[in-house]
Amino acid sequence: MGRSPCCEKAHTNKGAWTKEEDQRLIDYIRVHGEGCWRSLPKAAGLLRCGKSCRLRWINYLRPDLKRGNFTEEEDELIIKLHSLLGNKWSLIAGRLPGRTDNEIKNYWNTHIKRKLISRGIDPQTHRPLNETANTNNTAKATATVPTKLDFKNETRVSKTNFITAPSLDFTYNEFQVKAKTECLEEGNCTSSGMTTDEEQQQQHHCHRLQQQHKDKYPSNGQELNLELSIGISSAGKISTGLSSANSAQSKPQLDNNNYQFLEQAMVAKAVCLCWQLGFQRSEICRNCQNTNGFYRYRRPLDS
DNA sequence: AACTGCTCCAACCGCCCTAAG
DNA sequence: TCTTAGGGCGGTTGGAGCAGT
Repeated sequence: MGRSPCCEKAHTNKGAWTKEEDQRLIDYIRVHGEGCWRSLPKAAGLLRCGKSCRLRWINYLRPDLKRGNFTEEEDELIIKLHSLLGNKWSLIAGRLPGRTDNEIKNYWNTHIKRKLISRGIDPQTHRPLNETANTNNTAKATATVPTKLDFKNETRVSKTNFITAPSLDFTYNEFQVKAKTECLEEGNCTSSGMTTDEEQQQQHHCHRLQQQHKDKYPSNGQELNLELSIGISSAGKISTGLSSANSAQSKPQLDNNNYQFLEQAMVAKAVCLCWQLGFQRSEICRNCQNTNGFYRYRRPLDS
């Protein structure tokens, strides 16, 4: 029943990675590609948990990672995206090529938070600090602050009389990161030290992943399709495709400017999110597609 | 030189969702 | 249908490095 454990925790290293471990991981992925993290440590000769290998690769060793300080443009984009998405670091990272969710999360906590506070803006709500303080004082009496896209407290919002904010469908279309290679090359997932049965099961699993990947991405596999759309709910209530929005701190929130934008959206019935993310108007029209009232931003990986 | 306090970030932890069995 | 593991994600922590005293 179920699957066997990913690793024996008693026989795995913890803590900082050595140069030798890094090199082993790089060498292995260079030859075999990403994916099959469970079998990777054994196959690569690493005394690490697969999860740890995955993290090390994604956050530090990946060749496409951008090193160095964040630019002013990146700062502003992060702030903008955070105001719309909340603490959805992986989604934010998806809009910043070469940056990881962990890196952005750290940068947010160490730099941007302070920067916003110095500007007199609450980093969580993206509203003026004094306004936030006043809101907090009255919050107990008036239930949820109405100027938030609070997915979890949707019923509480609807119970109050605040109708100033339009209701939204905030839909994340599936992130399709085609650079991800789940055992894409035949035979990549064979690992040493396994029994024949285990190896066959592992290969079976990996081949299934390959097939799923091919089914999902029938084209050349180089396109990066990061879709994020926002539109008006016909039912007039807030809903979300973010089923995993489970943290209170990750509730997307909107500032005053974004509400002006949303009011305009009420009239226009459909809006392009790219505009809110700081792209030029000309860029919107080139890249966005209007489908069923939702504008979707599409951008190829190599652009 | 030694100590203290602070900042930064890599790595870990724990949870959730999905899919295997 | 249920249990369990894999993969992914957000939150937290520990230690290295630096500045100030």
